[in-house]
Amino acid sequence: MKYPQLKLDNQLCHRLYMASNGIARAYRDSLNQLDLTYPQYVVMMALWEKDQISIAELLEKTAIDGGAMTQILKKMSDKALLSIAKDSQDKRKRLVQLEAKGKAMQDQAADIPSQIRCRFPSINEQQALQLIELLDLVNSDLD
Amino acid sequence: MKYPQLKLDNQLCHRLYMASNGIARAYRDSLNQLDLTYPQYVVMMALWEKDQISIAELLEKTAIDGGAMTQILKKMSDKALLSIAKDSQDKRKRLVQLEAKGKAMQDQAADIPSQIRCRFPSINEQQALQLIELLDLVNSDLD
DNA sequence: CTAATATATTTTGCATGCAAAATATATTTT
DNA sequence: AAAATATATTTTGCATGCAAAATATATTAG
Repeated sequence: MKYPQLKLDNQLCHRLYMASNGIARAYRDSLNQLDLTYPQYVVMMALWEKDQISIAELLEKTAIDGGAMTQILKKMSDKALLSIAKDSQDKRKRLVQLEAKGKAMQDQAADIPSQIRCRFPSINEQQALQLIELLDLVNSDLD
Repeated sequence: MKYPQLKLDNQLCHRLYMASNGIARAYRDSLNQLDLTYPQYVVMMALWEKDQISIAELLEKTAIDGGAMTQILKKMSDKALLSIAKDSQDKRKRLVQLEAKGKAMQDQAADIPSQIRCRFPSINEQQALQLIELLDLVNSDLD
């Protein structure tokens, strides 16, 4: 190998790629039971924390792509999890709010974090917190 | 908030999601100059390390989806970066090998890692290594 | 040796992630 | 106030990631 810096094994980025895809895959079984995809689950978490927010605020909290968000919200609206209303103050904005079904789903979802946690026995609590700290540093350098 | 474990801010997974997408985005400018997407770059790195491997081996090293890999290799083949030949021993297998253009690209790519590194000033070398260690633990629990 | 099974790869259908263009509405400039 | 500019959201086109089905070839069982 001519350039060691090009070895796959030295790429932080590739580790992140595998971990991100792998964890999302680990959520699949649990989320299928709620008929949610991973990004849809993230939208639900954002709304459970703060309901009736604009799409822009939802985009900022979730870091989901704007183009994708339109489709995601449409599907979630079709499933009666939430509704989208025009903002009477500023007609450019649209407000997203949970519907009864979406609110009720929170109780079903409450068990998911611990279910996922069990699938990662190699990492302890301290290491998980450390990982979060380091990822926050990485993320602080992004846009 | 009814369930703290559902707060977005407590989700390791969401940190990974943002970091993985964000870093891939950080590669974009550099990779555009080589006319490569991120997964294509990963395939190139795998082949620079070891040429003439089967698609199965490439899938294992890169962790790229099998369905996507077929398309990715086709595009890279169209760009004359590599070629795909049938394995005479086992006709189910196909061997991927670098073409001249693909081999030559390695010199162009050698600068990319340091370019990317500059975009993450908040994290030092030790922290980067620690991050890799922790991600390896996470990845060890995946399939 | 033939049927059943296993392995390697491709195809298909759906859901994003992303950049860039298009829309609609607000705000600012002149 | 009309024009220029800025903000919020949607649309479009392309490239994956993923699960499941389809193909092709090998290997194994009977």
